[in-house]
Amino acid sequence: MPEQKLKRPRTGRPDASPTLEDVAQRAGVSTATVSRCLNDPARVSEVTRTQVLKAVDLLGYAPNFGARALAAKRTDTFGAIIPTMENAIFARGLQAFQEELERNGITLLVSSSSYSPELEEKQIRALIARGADALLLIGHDRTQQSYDLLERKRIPHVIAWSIAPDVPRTSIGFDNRTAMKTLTHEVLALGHRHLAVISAPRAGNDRARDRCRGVVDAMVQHNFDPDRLRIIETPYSISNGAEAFQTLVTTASRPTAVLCGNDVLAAGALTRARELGLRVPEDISITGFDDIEIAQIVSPGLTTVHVPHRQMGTHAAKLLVAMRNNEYADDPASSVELDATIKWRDSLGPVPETGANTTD
Amino acid sequence: MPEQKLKRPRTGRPDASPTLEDVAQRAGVSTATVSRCLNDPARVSEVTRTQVLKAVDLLGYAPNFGARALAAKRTDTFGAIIPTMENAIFARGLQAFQEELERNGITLLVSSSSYSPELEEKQIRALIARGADALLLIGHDRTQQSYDLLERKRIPHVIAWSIAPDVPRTSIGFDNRTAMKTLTHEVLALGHRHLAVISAPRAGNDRARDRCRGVVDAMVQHNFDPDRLRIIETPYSISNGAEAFQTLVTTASRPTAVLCGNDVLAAGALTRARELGLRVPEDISITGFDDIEIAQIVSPGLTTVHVPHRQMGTHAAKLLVAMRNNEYADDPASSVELDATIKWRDSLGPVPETGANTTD
DNA sequence: AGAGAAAATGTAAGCGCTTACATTCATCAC
DNA sequence: GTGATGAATGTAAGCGCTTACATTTTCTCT
Repeated sequence: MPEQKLKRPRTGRPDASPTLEDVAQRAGVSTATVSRCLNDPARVSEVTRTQVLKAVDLLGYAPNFGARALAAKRTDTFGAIIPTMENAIFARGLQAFQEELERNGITLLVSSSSYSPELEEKQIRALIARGADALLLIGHDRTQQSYDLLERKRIPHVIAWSIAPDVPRTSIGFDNRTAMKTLTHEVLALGHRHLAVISAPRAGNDRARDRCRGVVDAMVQHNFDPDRLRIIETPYSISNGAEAFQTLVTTASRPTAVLCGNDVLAAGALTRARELGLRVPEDISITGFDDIEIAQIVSPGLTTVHVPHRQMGTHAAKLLVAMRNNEYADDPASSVELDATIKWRDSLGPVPETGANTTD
Repeated sequence: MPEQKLKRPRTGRPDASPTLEDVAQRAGVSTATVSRCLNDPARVSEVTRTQVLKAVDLLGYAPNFGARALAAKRTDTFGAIIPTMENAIFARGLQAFQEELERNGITLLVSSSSYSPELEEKQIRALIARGADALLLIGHDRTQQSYDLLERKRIPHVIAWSIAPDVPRTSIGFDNRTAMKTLTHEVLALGHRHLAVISAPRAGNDRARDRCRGVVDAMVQHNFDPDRLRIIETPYSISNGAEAFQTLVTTASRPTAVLCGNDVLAAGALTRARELGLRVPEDISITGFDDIEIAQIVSPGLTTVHVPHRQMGTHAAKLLVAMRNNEYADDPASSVELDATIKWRDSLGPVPETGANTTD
């Protein structure tokens, strides 16, 4: 009986996964050869390769990820932290992001922060511990510690869904502020003087903040007093949008146009308008932001800002891959600004001639 | 100078992450103590603990996940593979799933299979290699190899969004077939005789298949010839729903009720109906399935089947945690069936008295 | 005070993989 | 034939952590 050279005689457990060593033994080669066979097939001769591959197949071998990461110091894993998966815009962008990564042999780890910077910091830590080679983050609002961490560990990362012209960070997105300003200009041009906005909570959410600022920008530019702008903040949901809308229109000085921070809120507003017997846009105008599917199926169709979600995801992935490969390391100059354009549909119209809008 | 006992003198690289050993040294204890301090604080004395924690903080130490998994043979990571993140129903369930896992200190890894069993098999492999302790899967349709793999590696897993009474697998969900059958009964009870369905592609998707079967079941039960049922398959999207609807109503024998396999398809149908000048439900009835937000904001409101998405996610997480902890290992008996109920809104009405529906 | 138990800590052996370096062996120019 | 060359493979040292086991310290009780 030939001397067995088993360091670790396999236990009887049938569920134990086969290891590199098992494969090596089976194929009659060293573990190094098996490893090479799997990671760099060209360096192994034709015959051994088939031998090894056969053994792999037979044993149903799959490399242990942790061990590989430990030894190779590289995981081929990227992470993404989004505020919530329930928001279609992130879901869509993320899907595109993932598809692009897939093409590069990279696995994606996702977690959601529920719009909390503290939670996000925790998630960043977790993702780094898991060996994420690079990270996709949403927006610029986060704790300083988060940034420090990223810096210290030299984790390539890009910030999506928002660009901040003055911040030296690689980001990919569009200018929420300018987009909203442009929309507001249109609203103003249609004669509306009494505006209101329904926004997502602005704390910890620079996109929401920028959008509100955009409205103010436009008003100021037209010499209107921005202090008269009523802003209601409420979390992302149809019913919240509906509630906010109702609050807005049942006050003494009802606005003639309601600008919503996103389509979901706008959809809620639209629904409630109908329930209240208000015609859109004859009696009141409503606008959205994002241009998700919902915007085209509500009636009237929602005039909104179209955001290239999928494009952002794909682009972010490419950028991140390049950064990891050090092709152009962390250069903020590689940031890209995409266009967000107004998508005209029917929910925005001229200000009503007469009606409830008082000009006290 | 006291003898340094540094196995691996730290290189000058400032970006290298501190290791357990660094912390141990700093705190003047052994690595074992640090490890215990982090994983089982009770086993360490108060004073050492604070010392260690201080060192951890100072160094910004975060454990290396791969190494930990390798040594502990446990990752505290669960995986989930969903068909696509773009479908709101999965996104929502997944969010709930994740929240529940979070409460148990478990991290979630997500990937999407694009409705392809082959791709899903690949993802399962990847997730297992990454050390997922347990898996959440959608539906029962997958390759035999996938099941074998799960079996062989003894990976606890639950199947969600679908229950198959006759299959011995732990699953959590509702009975798609019966739910659709119930809905169809209602449609039939309203006098409709000429039905059609717009379904998601049935290959590799047991939910879609079951829903179609449910329609047939009801028809058979009423002694109607199911061969006359027109079924159009088309991928999940609003515009596809619209197209399918148009095809359906422009044929010679137009149906009086169109049952859609999901709300998104139904929303498309509804939109197109409006564009075509067809009144819903006066001229034609349309139903959906899932009861996502979209169903309540379209007009008329969509009569659909309400599915408890979040509940499913939460429950699945609890089940999986229990399974991993061996509380009741893999017992199919622990499957749970949730209720899916009809959500009445306005898109389903009585069959029109007169009209285009021929009874050739 | 001293034995024995319990608590706290240290020692060191892996976990499954990659990879630098060493070894073997066939090939080839001269 | 010989040494140089390079391709193919093997050897073994870790990667950063957990944990069984050994050792030391502290406490408890008579």
